[in-house]
Amino acid sequence: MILTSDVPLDLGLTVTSGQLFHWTEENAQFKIIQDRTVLYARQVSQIQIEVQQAGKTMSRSELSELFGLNIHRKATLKHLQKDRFLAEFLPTYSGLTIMRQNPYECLISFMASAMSNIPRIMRNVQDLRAQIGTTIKRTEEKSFPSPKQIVELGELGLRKLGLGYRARYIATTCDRIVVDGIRLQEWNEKSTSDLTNSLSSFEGVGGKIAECTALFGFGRWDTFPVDVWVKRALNALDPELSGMSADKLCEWGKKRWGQNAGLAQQILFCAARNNQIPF
DNA sequence: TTGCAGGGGCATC
DNA sequence: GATGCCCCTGCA
Repeated sequence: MILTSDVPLDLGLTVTSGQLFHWTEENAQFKIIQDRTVLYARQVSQIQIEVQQAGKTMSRSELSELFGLNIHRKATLKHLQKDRFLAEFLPTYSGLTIMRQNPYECLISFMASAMSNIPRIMRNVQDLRAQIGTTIKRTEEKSFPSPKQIVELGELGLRKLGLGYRARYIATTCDRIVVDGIRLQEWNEKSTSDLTNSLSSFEGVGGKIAECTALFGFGRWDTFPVDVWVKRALNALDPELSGMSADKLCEWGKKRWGQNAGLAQQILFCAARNNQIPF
């Protein structure tokens, strides 16, 4: 299946930009696992990607949403190009978009990300799949373990996988999801502020992880997760921001960029990590 | 070998 | 709001 974007899209940049942890790459083809679907995606032109799938079949509109192509990116980019903080980075990052992940997998992945690093996070989620995931039908891949499977593994099992102090938070969160019968998909109905508040009610989920989950798992482009990289980037771009806490910067970013704050954040994050912003 | 920071969050003051 | 602690890894 061929998916087409309204403006140039950079699949590799998007997948490797730190928003998604469940992927591998081989010869410019990205294997991405979400829920019970295994996707093989390849860039075929500036505005097109080719996607093959195995396991549970996703519709064209679901795939379009997953790759962040259902958003009117043309208007978003036009808006961000006028911004004095972002203009210089747009030529490099205009192909970047925000993918829409499975909310539960996204939540647990970002819980695992606290005070960690990307290679380690990717290994953690891969180990979780390999050890307790369920084989996805008609493939050799394993799905991300369900809350019940994680509860059965337990805090100790999570610690053995190298999750460290995050193990207790993840185990407790999965236990609450099972016991209370929480269906995160239904949280789609919530307003963005209700959603982030609800997500923060899980132990181990503060503002940053709640914003990340709302952005990458619920498609809320009006969020602005502030981590150490975004904080550094903003401090460097405007010394007046250097005294602000992460919470304040989060509010500041949402006010400044509104419906496009999420993409603005991802651009700043990538630029900072790629040493394009001298600190 | 040791030291340190890495996409935070929470309790305590 | 500031500080210390939480665990574990990778890298200097």
